Amino acid sequence: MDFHLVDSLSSIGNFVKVLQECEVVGLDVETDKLDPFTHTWLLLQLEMNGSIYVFDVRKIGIPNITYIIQLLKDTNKLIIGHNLKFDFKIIYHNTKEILTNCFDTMLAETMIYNGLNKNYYCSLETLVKNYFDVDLDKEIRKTFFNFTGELTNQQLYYAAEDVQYLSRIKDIQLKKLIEQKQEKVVELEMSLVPVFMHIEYTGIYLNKEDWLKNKDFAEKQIVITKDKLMQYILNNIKFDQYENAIAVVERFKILQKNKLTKSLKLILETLRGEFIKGYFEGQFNLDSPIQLKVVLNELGIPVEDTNEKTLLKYQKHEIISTILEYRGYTKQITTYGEKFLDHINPATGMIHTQYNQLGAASGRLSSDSPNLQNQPAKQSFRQCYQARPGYKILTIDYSQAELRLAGAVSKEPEFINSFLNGIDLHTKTASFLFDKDVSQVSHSERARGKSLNFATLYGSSAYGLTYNFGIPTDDAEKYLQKFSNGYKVLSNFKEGFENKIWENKFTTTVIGRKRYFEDKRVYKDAYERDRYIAKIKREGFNHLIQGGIGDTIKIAMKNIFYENPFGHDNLIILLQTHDELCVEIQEDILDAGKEFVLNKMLDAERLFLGEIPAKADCFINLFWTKE
DNA sequence: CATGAAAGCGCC
DNA sequence: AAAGGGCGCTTTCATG
Repeated sequence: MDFHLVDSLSSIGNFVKVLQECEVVGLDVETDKLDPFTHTWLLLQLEMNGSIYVFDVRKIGIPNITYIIQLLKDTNKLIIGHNLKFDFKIIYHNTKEILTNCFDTMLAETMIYNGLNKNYYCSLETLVKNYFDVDLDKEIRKTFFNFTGELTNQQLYYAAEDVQYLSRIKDIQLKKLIEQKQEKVVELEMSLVPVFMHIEYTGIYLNKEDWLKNKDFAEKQIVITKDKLMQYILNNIKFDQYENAIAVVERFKILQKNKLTKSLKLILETLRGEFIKGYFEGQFNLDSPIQLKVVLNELGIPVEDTNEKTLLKYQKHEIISTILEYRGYTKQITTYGEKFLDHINPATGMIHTQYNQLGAASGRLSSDSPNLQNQPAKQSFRQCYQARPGYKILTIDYSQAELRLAGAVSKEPEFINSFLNGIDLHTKTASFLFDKDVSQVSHSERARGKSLNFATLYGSSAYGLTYNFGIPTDDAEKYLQKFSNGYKVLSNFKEGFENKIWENKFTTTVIGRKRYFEDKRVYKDAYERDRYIAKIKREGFNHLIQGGIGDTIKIAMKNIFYENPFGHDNLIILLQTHDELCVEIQEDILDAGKEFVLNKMLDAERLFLGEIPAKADCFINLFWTKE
């Protein structure tokens, strides 16, 4: 290994010459913490044509490191790294420079095996092992955590090793990706690394006081609903039919198996009458689906499980709505309560989510720590996400994006004409289901139409319609038939597409994003095989549509970021929620900023819609809103 | 006590 | 016997 330690300006040697002569640069950083706001930057490692330069950041100092980063930027070398979003964040925090021309080996690996690599660990160690049969020492990397003092030669050596294989991994991966015809996807995803870096680093402000008001209200409601439920249960279950408390424990499963000790058993055997009731009251856990199911059964409600859809079938029992009410408020406390505020970073006062740009096999993002893509849609929660003083928040979402794309890829004339003429597609579908003119469709009929439209996108069967939408079994089959009669072109397209999925074992979105499916080859019986084929047909068609929208909004985000004429200080993406962007805009450029974002979103959508018009709805307020 | 699966539910 | 796609988080419960 051609190793150079740079711990003083005089030890920089031929670095500049080596940099200028190279094509690509492998890059990695070592820090003492993962938090970009409170870490100490220890090392910057660069690999160029086999030469590895390890910069001791603490000794060289940030100003000189900034110069090195600017050199990388100005020479516009392709930067190769593993999970570069992290490295770029450290670099941005310390130098305020944003590197853009990059190739991320972690993202590349995920793309190559998309759909197959659910449980495949895409660590650098795994890649180096798989591609070169070399073992990297994982343990030594942990020694940087909370590190202070003088770095050992061993640490410097292993830091260097982390950049040693990057460009060779990239060559192998790029070859595969080109064979897979995923060039466009590579270009898009790599260009997004700095975009998500910047969004995560910026964060979003959450008003604590407003947030906690929801919690306070929910807590009160929980007390009320819980009390109501307990009273109902105690009054309507005949506890005196049980011989003793043991019988109640066994029937209602109100004790974990290992909790029922011999001594406790002795006591419980002696409990009778009202004492049994009292014991049950103290022990019953409303949050336990297992216990709740038995209770409901005892109350004469024959539920097979206790999820919301099942419970809704038994709505006529007064207790059901109270249970659902209780559940809703519980969620507001557990997931969206006080603990959620721990996600506010103390150093910045902001929430910095993590976006996983290939988090979903469909090509959608996912978000975690916290997940900001499943925040309650209720205004009382959303309005807590607020703009900084002097700014406003533009919330902008695509209108019926998936149906538009389905119409475009299938070239279904009924879809195309409806969108061209401003006819609501849910109403249009209802007009087919109920054999009437769109002008005669009622509110509830439109709701059925909407169900059918979604059922088609998600590949629902007649039974699924019954189960999930409460549509009568007799009607479900009929509706599906009327749907395919009404939209013949779409139905034929879908069938042809789905047959190809099984043939090819992969699907491709509008920009060439691949999702692969495995052929399990061994099936218990023909029935299991058919079910598996049906499953990947659903997933594959969904990949085409959902993934296509994922591609669309990613393209929009890329262009908003790179073509932003106002500067990142004045117009900044805060959130993405699959078909929606939340953008903070400085008040003085509000109108121009809104037009810019809207046009970028529409331009991206137009790439794939053919003659169907692109559409997005804008909302401007002091906070995140869709009203 | 730690870990992982399953159930349930928040969002698009 | 199963039964619409894509996620992440919290709780319960079993297991080691």
